[in-house]
Amino acid sequence: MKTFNEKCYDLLMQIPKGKITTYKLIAEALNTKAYLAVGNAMKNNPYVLTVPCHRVVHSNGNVGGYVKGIEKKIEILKSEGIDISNNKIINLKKYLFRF
DNA sequence: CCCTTGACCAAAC
DNA sequence: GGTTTGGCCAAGG
Repeated sequence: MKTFNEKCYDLLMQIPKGKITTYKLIAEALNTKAYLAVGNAMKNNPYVLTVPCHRVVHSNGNVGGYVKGIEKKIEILKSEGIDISNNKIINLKKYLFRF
């Protein structure tokens, strides 16, 4: 049995470039409501080079957080073709990735 | 083993 | 439509 974190990382790795997901969806994919735990796993993120944690945002479209700083995260997402305004994803639904 | 801490979420105000 | 409130689960001290 993998740890909760590893399962999160597995899912994140499946996200293609230009797509994003939410903490909620990850939790749902794991059959749990541990939204907070997912966030925790991200901040721990021991696989920062393997797991694209910058492609994960809040359900309401808010960008959330990032180890390198929220602004840096926005910069990365923008470079992948995602429109962001006032620290929030414009069309979250449009870029949302389904597992 | 108890308590605290989160990069959360949905509903209520 | 911004802000507060209560609930949610896993990991770490």
